[in-house]
Formats: sequence, C-alpha cells, structure tokens
Amino acid sequence: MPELPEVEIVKQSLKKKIQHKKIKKVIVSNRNLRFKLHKNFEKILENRFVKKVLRKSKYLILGLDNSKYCIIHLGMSGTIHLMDKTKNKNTNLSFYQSPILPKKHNHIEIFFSNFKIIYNDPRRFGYFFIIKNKLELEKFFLKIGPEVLSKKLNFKYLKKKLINRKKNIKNLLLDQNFISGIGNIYSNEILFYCKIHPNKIGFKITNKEIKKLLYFSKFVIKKAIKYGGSSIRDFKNIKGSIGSFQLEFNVYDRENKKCLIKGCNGKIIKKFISNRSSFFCNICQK
DNA sequence: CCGTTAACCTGAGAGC
DNA sequence: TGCTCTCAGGTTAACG
Repeated sequence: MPELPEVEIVKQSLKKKIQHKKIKKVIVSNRNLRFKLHKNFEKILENRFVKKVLRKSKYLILGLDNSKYCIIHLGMSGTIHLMDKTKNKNTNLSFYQSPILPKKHNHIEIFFSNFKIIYNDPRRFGYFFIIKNKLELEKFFLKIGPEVLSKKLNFKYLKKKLINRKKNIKNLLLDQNFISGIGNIYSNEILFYCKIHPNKIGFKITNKEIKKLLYFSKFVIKKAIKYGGSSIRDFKNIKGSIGSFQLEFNVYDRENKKCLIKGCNGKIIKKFISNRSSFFCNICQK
C-alpha cells in the first residue's frame, strides 16, 4: 500500500542489492496479478543483468541489459522480500508491512547468484509490466501527470489544470493524471499543512493556495522519504523498521484527536470523500 | 471531455 | 470461538 516515499525506500534497498547483478532464474507461481503477467516474462528476465533500478512516481523500474524495462507497481499490498541463500534469512525490503508473509501470496521469485527476491501480494492489485525500450518507457510516463517532486509540477501547471475543475482538491491530489506520487495518507497530510478543506472544489483554489499546495506537497513527500516512509497497521510487529513517518502524522488515523496546531481547539474529523477516508481539522482547514 | 461509482482481491479487526 | 461486517497506503472500466 505504498505511496511515493515508501516506493522510494524499496527502490533504495533493492538497488543496493540487485543493480549490476545477473538474474539467474525466474519462477512465477501466479500470473494473475492486476494485469496478467507477460507470456514470456521469465524468458525476458532470465540471464539479464539489472543495469538500473529506478523509481518514478509509485513505479519501480528495472532497466535490463537487453534494452527492455520491467515496471513494477506494488498496488495496495505488494511487498518485496529478500531471501539470502546462505543465511536462509528473510528480509522485508518493503518494511511498511509485516515481514511475515504467507507463502501462498508469493507470486514471483527472481533468483540471483546467492539470493532471491520474492514478490508477495495478497490482494494482487500490483503488477509487473514489460516495456520494449526507452522510447516506450517515456511514452508510458507521459500518460500520467507530473511527479510531485518534479520541476514540471509548478505554479503555471497547477493554475492551468485547476481552471474549471469541479472535482474536490482531495480527489485531485489522488488523481495520478493530475499529479503522480501522492496517495491517501499524504494527500490528507498535505491538505492539513495547507489549511485547505479536502472538499474544496478545484476551481475555487486561490493563487495563494496553489503556492501552498506546491510547497507542502513537495515538503511532505520529502520529509516522509527522510523518515523512511510510513509503516502503518503492522508496524508494531516490525523490529528494526526504519520507516517512522507515521509518528509524524498530523491528521491521518487521528480521528477525534485534538488538532496539533497550537491554540487551535479543533478536532480531527474522519469523513468518506469519494470512497476514501479523509482526515482533517474541522477548524483549521477551510 | 469530466466526474462519480463500483469493481478488482484478501485479510485484519471490531462487534455481536 | 466464530460469524458477519467494514475497512485498508491503488487504480480503472463503465456509465451518465
């Protein structure tokens, strides 16, 4: 269930482990992920060197030495685990979820010389996608909105995109064609910092608020990366977890708690806005 | 084109 | 203990 910061952390640990390494073997036990796995998935990956490990928005990208790319989206419950052959020890690279993984949800195993990585995904909303070449990769990412941290996300872009938009700002922040990389946790946190009500309609967002949105969306995402992402729900079970942004939440999962702004007597409201839970201060956010 | 809703899945936790 | 219900960090097809 990762957003940009969590995917970034997975990328960093994955890169350290598999970049410049050769894929020896691939074993797939379930091809039915969000999208059916490529017919020749194993063949395409086997005996290839991983030249690059990248991340764009919420996607992981493995660049192979045959000019192909493997894009990975973790969906809501996808995690990547590392199994060391010699130590027979399982390390969860996606530490935002419990390291205990029921084997029945291990769908893909990628073997390197003395370790393997395992893709585990109970809900199977995640997917692996093969991209032919660099041009196709660029095309793929042109279809989604600018990444929250990119320079393409600027005042001019937001101003233009907000004209006549009747969607509320919470939904717009979650819309990957509007801005990519933000999910439910961070959209709530960003709007809290901006003091904008999640239900505020796009075209009613003022210039001053656009500036705040730009500043705080980049600020929150960068801060979350710095804290190693958010480890929620199972995080208490994870020893040695470095993801600690959940301790910095102002609104997410803080229903009925006091607003953390000094002097504000507001409390945090939980409300469903378009099927996603929204958390906001009933006084601060207008 | 735009906006909304339901759907895709499984498992954890709450309430009874 | 066990049943039923709701909810979960995401996306997208289908519809009006």
